[in-house]
Amino acid sequence: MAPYYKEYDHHLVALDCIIFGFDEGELKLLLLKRKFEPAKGEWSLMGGFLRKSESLDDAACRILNQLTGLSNIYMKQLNAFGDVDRDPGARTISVVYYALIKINENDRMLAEAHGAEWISINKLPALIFDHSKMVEKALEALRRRTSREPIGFELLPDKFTLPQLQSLYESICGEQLDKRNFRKQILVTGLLVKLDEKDKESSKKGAFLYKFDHKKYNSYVEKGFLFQLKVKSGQIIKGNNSILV
Amino acid sequence: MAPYYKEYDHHLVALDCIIFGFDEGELKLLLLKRKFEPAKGEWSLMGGFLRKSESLDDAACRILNQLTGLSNIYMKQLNAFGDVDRDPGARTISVVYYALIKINENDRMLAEAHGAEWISINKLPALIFDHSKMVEKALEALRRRTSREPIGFELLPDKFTLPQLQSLYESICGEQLDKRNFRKQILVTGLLVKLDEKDKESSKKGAFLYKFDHKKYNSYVEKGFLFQLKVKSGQIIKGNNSILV
DNA sequence: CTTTTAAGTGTAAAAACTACACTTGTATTG
DNA sequence: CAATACAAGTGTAGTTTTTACACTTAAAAG
Repeated sequence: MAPYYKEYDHHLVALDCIIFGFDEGELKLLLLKRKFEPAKGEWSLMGGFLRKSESLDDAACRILNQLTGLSNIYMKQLNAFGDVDRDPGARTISVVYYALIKINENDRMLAEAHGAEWISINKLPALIFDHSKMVEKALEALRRRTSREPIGFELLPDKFTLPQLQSLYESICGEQLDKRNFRKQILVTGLLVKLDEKDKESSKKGAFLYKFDHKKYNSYVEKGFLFQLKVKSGQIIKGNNSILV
Repeated sequence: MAPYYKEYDHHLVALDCIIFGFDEGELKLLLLKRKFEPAKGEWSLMGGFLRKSESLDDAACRILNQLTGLSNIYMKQLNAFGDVDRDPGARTISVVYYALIKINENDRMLAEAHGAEWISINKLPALIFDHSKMVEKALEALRRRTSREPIGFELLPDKFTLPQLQSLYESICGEQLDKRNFRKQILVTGLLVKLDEKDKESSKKGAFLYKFDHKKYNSYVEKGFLFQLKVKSGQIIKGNNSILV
């Protein structure tokens, strides 16, 4: 079949998916108890092996779909992990993707049916192999990406309230934000459309629902404009920072 | 040998290195005319195949070392590329790394000896396979990373002048910067040490040499402080941007 | 000694960011 | 039906950061 490169080693290539969701005011991961050896029964990311006939992206989508039934999901490649002994089952290169999904009842049931569970990132159990390292890197990537791409909206339902959105951003960056400053900052982009409906789940008064204006955002992006949300991520180095030196 | 996962497909895994250098006021890539089929003689990144016994990181270093003689280089994994037909020679997954090196005479000779050439990113030839896409992604990653990590210094000699540094940043972000504002911004970090020497290569007056204070930087990082350099990267979305709507 | 060249330097105006406290609407309760 | 409880919603003044901008200096070359 393949005429070249015959003399080189071949490897197993796995895909692992880190699936982020937001629910009950918390950022969560969809985790699974592994169904096969080695490490059967331990907590694990969703994974599978690459086939000859599919691209990495396709494989990641297939695996996500097989294990959750979901498709058309925001998904990005994180990195490849390739330490020699990372998987005791066999030498395996793992290419890791992370996905952002809008959790709803349907998904919750589907996940349960597959033996998967949504677990808060603040209460993660030990994971097999190097999966914890993968999650850590994915969280960093998510935080960085959040500040320059409006990806928060991939984690919320199509209609959401500003308090919900703020709570999501707080979960992602792990810090409290000022309500008024947050609103100002996000509304000034002009990318949120205020609806004539209120959500009354979380307060008597009710909070107005908003939609994200994807069309407008795309037209801005085409014109070369950038989304940017300052998520406080630590103190910047300045020579006269009093704590320093 | 490996007791598990026997039934799954195995794949060739390649590593490709994107090697950035800075010379004559231009950001450059070290490229190679490919020495084997398919696509022999065409411009290509430096690449090689992963061996059973080495990690991805180790393999990337080995390949960089084989082709340039260099070691101890700033190197980061970019991404894995895995389209089915990306390499006509055989189905190959390529894990791409980018490296930043300080070009000096020695390297220039070494590179030539291996048939490699430093080519300005503004004058890149067509590259084989999906290598151009890789370069594009690496450039984006470099730009992003530049704004939150002091990586510019990996591309300059240990002693450098502020005009050199500015020119480097301008090459990376593809935009002119204001001399006074740039100096202010970079000096306020307190991470540059002014030396008692001048470099007279590029002007009669001569420009003072500086060193980057790695030790100080590391101690800042440990304390959780962040480096940040605002490299102008485009206009931010604001609802009242006059050009918009 | 004059010219040329790039290095080096400060400030004022505009924009962005921060901190902060009271009012509103509505469901619930007594 | 009046009182209460609860989260949503709203504006501003002080501070910091960013931006735009032009002349002086040092030294080599002629």
